[in-house]
Amino acid sequence: MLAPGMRRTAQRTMVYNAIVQLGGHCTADEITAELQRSRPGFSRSTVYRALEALQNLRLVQRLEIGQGEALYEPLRPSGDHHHHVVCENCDRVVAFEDPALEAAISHLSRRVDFEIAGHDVVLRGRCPQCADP
Amino acid sequence: MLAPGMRRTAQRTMVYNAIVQLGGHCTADEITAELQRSRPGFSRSTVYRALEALQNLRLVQRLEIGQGEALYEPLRPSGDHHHHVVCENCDRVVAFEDPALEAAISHLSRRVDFEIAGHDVVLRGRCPQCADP
DNA sequence: CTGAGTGCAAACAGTTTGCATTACT
DNA sequence: AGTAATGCAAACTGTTTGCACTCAG
Repeated sequence: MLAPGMRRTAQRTMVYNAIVQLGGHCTADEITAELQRSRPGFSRSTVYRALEALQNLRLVQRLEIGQGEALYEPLRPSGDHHHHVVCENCDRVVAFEDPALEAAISHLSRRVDFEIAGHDVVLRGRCPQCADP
Repeated sequence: MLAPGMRRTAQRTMVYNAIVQLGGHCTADEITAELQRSRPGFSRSTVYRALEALQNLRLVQRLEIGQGEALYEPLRPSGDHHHHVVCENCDRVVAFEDPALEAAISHLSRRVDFEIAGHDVVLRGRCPQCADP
C-alpha cells in the first residue's frame, strides 16, 4: 500500500479522514480549516503535501474544475471511473457514471492520432435547488 | 458586434490578431510577449482585460486545461463546438469534433437531475511526435 | 468633452519551497 | 540512527485591481 520509504503519519491519515468527513469535493483550505478546528497548528503545507502523497497512493483524486482552487475527493481503491456535474450557481459538485459516454470516448480515442491515456468530462448547469426557485 | 458603450481600441484588435498569429491555444503571457516584440510597453493587464472583453464578444474562448495557466483560442462567431486533446508530454493542444460524443452527452444530460447548460471534454495522451520516438 | 480603456505597480489567491525540527521505521 | 515528514515563513505563478493618464466616440 505504502510506497517504499513512505511513512504512515498521523497527519496524512487526518487529511484523508477530513476529506471523507467533509463529504468529498472539498478544497485544500476547507480541509485545513476542518483540521485546525481540533489542532490549530495544522499546517497548510502539510495538507498540500499529504494530498500529493494520497494522490500517488490513488486514495485521493484532484479535480481541476473551473479556474479557482482545486477540489479533492476520496477515491475507492477499486478504481471507480466517474465524471462530474457542477452547478454554475452554487458550485455544488455531483459525480455521475455513464457507460454510453465512456463508450463514445473510447471509440473516439481510436479515431484521433494521439495515444489517449485518459479523459475528463465536466457538465455545467444548475442543480435542482438552484433551478427551481 | 460591440456591446453598448464598448470601444474598439487598437489594443483589443492587436490582442485578437496576436492569438490568431500564434495559431490559437496560447497563454496570456505568450500573447503579451508577442505584442511586446513590436511594442515593448504593451501591458499585461491590458491583455487580460482585452481577453475578457473578447470572451464577452464570443471572439475568444478561454480553456482551463490542467492546473497551470489558461489557454485562449480564437472562436469563429458562427459558433463551432469542439473539444481538445492535450499531449501530456509537450502540452500541445489539438481540437476535435465528434458528433457521437455530443449525442452521448446530450442523452446523458436528460438523465441527470441538473439543468445542463454546457460541457467540457479533455482527452489526455501523447501526440504522434511524443509517442513515436 | 466624457467616460471607457490603458499602463504601471501593487495586491491577491492558490500553491510550492527552503530550512530547521520532529518523529516514523 | 537515519531520513521522511512537519511547521513556519517566504517565494512563486497566474491573474486582478487601484489610480492617474489617454483617447475613442
